[in-house]
Amino acid sequence: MNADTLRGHMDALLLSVVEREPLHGYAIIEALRERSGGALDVPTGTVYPALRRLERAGYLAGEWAVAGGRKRRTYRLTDSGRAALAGERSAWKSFTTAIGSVLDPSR
Amino acid sequence: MNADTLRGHMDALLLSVVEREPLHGYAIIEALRERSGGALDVPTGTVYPALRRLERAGYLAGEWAVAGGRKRRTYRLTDSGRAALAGERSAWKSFTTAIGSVLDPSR
DNA sequence: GTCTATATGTAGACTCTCTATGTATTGAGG
DNA sequence: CCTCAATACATAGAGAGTCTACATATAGAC
Repeated sequence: MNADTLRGHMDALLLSVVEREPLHGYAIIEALRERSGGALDVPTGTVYPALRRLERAGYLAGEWAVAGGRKRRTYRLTDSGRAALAGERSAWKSFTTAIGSVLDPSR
Repeated sequence: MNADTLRGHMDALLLSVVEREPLHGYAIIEALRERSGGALDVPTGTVYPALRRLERAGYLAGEWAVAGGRKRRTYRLTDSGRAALAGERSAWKSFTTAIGSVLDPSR
């Protein structure tokens, strides 16, 4: 999965993956890999800054915790983030429809 | 349609739109708008440099022409570009599958 | 004569993602 | 004990593509 291909869709992915339950950065990376069947292997240098950005935007709420002697920052989806996620899902649909209609080889 | 959302998919769009018949930049912009039902309105500052880039890459072959007193640079899909387009289409499928599986609200 | 549509192009800003690097703890294997 | 892999977070700097804004020019309509 190319770098630029993913661009602009990272927010939706991150918000979506913490929808059910709060997760910390490392777990988010694993969740993305698993859910995508291995297609998405996002480096830490992408995820951690992105999580901070989404926290600053008010879509995620981060909290420090300790598990097994290791410090973790766990991110929870806020109400505002839930609304943003809905918007991202809707935008994703429009996006795939638009690109798909151009890419369709039968026209 | 957000700027970053489109990123990395412009090549596929441009190659796809000149697949059937060669087109010049301005016509390509119109074709993208029409085919996408108005969703894609790509500015000239994006398209013209991108066409040059694809020409440098060998995917498009550009040629100057004059129509109605106006100069046009018409781009034709090369064999190499045709192959690239096939790759882009395949990548698009994988991409939508991967993102879709993460975004799916039912999991 | 002015305005719109047609047609191409560049400069510079913007911002996200990546690579590379750094730190630190835990637990397994030898 | 020591080393290595896995876990966990983070930043600096590079890179690249898309955008805004601007510049130029012709044709045709009004």
